[in-house]
Amino acid sequence: MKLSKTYNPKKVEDKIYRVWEKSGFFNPDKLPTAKKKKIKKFVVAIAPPNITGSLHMGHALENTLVDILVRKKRMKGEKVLWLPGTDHAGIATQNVVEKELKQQNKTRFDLGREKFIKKIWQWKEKYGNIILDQLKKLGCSCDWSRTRFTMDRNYVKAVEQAFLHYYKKGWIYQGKRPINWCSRCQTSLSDLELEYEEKKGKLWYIKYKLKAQSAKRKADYLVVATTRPETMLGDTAVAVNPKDKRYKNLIGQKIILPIVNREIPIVVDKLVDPKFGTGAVKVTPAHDLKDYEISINHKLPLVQVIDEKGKISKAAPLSFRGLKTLKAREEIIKKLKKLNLLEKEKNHNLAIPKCYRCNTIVEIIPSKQWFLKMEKLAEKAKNAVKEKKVKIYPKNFEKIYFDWLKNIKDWCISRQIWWGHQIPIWYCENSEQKIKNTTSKMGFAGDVVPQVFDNKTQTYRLRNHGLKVGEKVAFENSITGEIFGTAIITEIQKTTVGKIDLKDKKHWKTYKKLEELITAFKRHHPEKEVNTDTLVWIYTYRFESECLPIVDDKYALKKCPSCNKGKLRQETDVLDTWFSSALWPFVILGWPKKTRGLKEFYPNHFISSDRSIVNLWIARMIFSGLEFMKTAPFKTAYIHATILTKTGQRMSKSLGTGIDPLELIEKYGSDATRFGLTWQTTGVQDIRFEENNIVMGKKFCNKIWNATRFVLQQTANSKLKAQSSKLQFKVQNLTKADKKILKSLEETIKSVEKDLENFRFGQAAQNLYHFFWHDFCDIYIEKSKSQKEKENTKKILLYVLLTSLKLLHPFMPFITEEIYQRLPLKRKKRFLMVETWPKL
RNA sequence: GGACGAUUAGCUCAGUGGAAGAGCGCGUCGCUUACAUCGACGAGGUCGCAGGUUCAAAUCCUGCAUCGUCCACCA
Repeated sequence: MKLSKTYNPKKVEDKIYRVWEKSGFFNPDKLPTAKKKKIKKFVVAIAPPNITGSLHMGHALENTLVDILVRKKRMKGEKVLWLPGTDHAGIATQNVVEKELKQQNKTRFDLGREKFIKKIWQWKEKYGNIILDQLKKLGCSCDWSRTRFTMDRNYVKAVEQAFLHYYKKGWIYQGKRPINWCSRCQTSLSDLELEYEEKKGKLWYIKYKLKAQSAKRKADYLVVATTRPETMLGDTAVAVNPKDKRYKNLIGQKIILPIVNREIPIVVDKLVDPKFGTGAVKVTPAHDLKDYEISINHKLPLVQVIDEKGKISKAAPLSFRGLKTLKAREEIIKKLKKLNLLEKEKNHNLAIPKCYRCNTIVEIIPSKQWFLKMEKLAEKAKNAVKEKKVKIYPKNFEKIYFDWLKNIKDWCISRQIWWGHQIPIWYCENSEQKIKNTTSKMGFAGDVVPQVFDNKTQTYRLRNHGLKVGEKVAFENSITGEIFGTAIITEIQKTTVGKIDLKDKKHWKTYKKLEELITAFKRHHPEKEVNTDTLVWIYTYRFESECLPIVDDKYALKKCPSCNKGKLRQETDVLDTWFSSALWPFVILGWPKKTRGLKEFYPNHFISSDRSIVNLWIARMIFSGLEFMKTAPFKTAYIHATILTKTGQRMSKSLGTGIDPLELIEKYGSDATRFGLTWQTTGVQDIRFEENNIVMGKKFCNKIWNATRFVLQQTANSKLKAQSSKLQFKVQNLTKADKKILKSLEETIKSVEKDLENFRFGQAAQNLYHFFWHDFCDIYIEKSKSQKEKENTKKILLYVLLTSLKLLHPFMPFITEEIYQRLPLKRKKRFLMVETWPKL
């Protein structure tokens, strides 16, 4: 068959991909060398793209580079497995489907959880595999027969197993803490899921009046500086640094919180930076992590003034309730000015945390969440890299990795969304109902009842609350959420605690929320003084279910195994997406079952990812692998470059700066796109994307095509047939040009090998390009036209072409395969994909 | 505030102690047994700035400037 004058990728690529798929060689078990006993393996797990995703430049680069390595290893005769799949991507996917619903003027709440999840599954079936098809377009040689999804049936079971494992170890606990909260997504977010936006803001200097005037001090107030005045509504102290001489004699004194008129203490804490602002800091434990720490050190109460919707809560004075935080800020400033309590304001730059999925400002609010203890896991992860069991390439990312692990906090693994792995904890409904009945009798919603702690006697007192002797209660610290004890009630005391008279039951019924207790008391007893000496610490106690939560395979039981009556209800929170992604390298091989795949292909050898998920994903895979498999999940984690626009901007759909790799493939062909991208991968820095490089790739394809046409013309009517990959030519008759091209080829083989071993993809591509275009085409082919030893020259032409095709195949698989199929080779034809990699 | 990286031709980038390189772009000539998506030849850079080490510095050291990334802070 004659070759057309120019190379047309459209006629070739899809056809070739189908043939490859049919060959079965993407599956390591079907490789020609599969049955050899001692065979090197090369296993890579894909970084599973989100089901919402469509292929972007990052994916294209990442998977091209992996495919280069994978194809090269396959040609070297190794047993190669590239495991593909997709990630359910909790919030991202939920958002996409919610947006779709919004067009019909519906929210997920209109549908309800079950129907909404069903809808997402439908969406997933329809669109979820698009990105995998796009990877095929790119030429990725994954074993599609092993495709997995992070929420397929067995994956769900695996995640439950992992959770159970941690739970049994006592590493999973529930706690109430200030966490990052997205008021739009209505869920908690981890620190890594925040994006900061630099913004010009203000620092306000606010006067807090001292309760007692001091003779030594001229002013009767203290000035605190804050960037977030609205949180002052939840202040429960003012803190200063112990070394700060300015405030030395104020320590222990009381101060009056403006607007709210709450009396709060002045405490000392070394967490306070004396250089910032005035050195005196307002402490809002509910809405600031550092303040929260201070509150723990000083047993300060926690007043939540911002609710889940990002609005000012009922714990705040009436006039601010229901306002959004920014609006509340304005109002507070206005009011402070009116009261003449605003000393000054200064410009101050700040970084505002935003939800990385929806860009809403993230608030810190206290919330009950599930946590995974990180101490031991972080230790394991650290050691694995320190001991070089895992290499992170390039090495400077190891620093980022260690930095994160060094200061790690426990991992908040619960999310309040619907799409994801529902936390495998089951409660007995019977027991829950019992609690509800009791508490509602007492006038409280839920299972939490205010409890007053007497600071003087350091005891918790049970009041006349309708409980009966013999019933079991659990005590929960409302600040930490920590359950500090359970008790069976043995005695009911009718008593007054502190100065609050709680005997009057009609007051009790109004206390729907814990935070209202003090305010309510003040409202009813304005004449009485609420004194922090007698009453400060307000705790709650909670009824503990008679039946323990179940975290086990036994959940399949229909009835609660404890009481043998109640139905079981599953925890509604779902797990952080990364909890399941962390298990990826071994779950896709069959864990927790002891499968052959797991035995044969774990640990993996290589994984590649974007630099932004080194900690989010890579680090967590490492400790998960060590925890569940006792071995690190891979030997090398390669962090690839980030592709920017030519002007150095981030590529982003919303900014309109993204370039769609599929359009490039359409325009220039897959090989050209791959080659152009690889060409630019000369380092690990950012790549400013230059489309001209893809054009160059296209031209290069054409060059290869035409060089082939020439060689085929020369060899067409000749009896020459290749005997093997090493063609027989007469060594003694070599001309100068022959020798030169053969030597140059040899050097190219060496350098490509070496560059790829060191992940120098761009250099390898450039060397190949230079060799083929200039050494082979410009010089040798031209020279060959006038060489006398015709037969030998033809053999050398064919030999160099064939060898070049092999070297080029990992970079440009389609065109090289297509050409290989047309070469006049005598041997039984296979595929270039499984041809032998050139040896020296 | 801390750490790391970058700064080389018009553009995108290689080059880490021994005569400044590639691709694209640009100029001149050329359809010569594959390729005009091509070939031949060529122009274009005091290698961010200032010091220092060295026989020799784009390369090593110090300082500065600009840009970028990450971490912490952001009361």
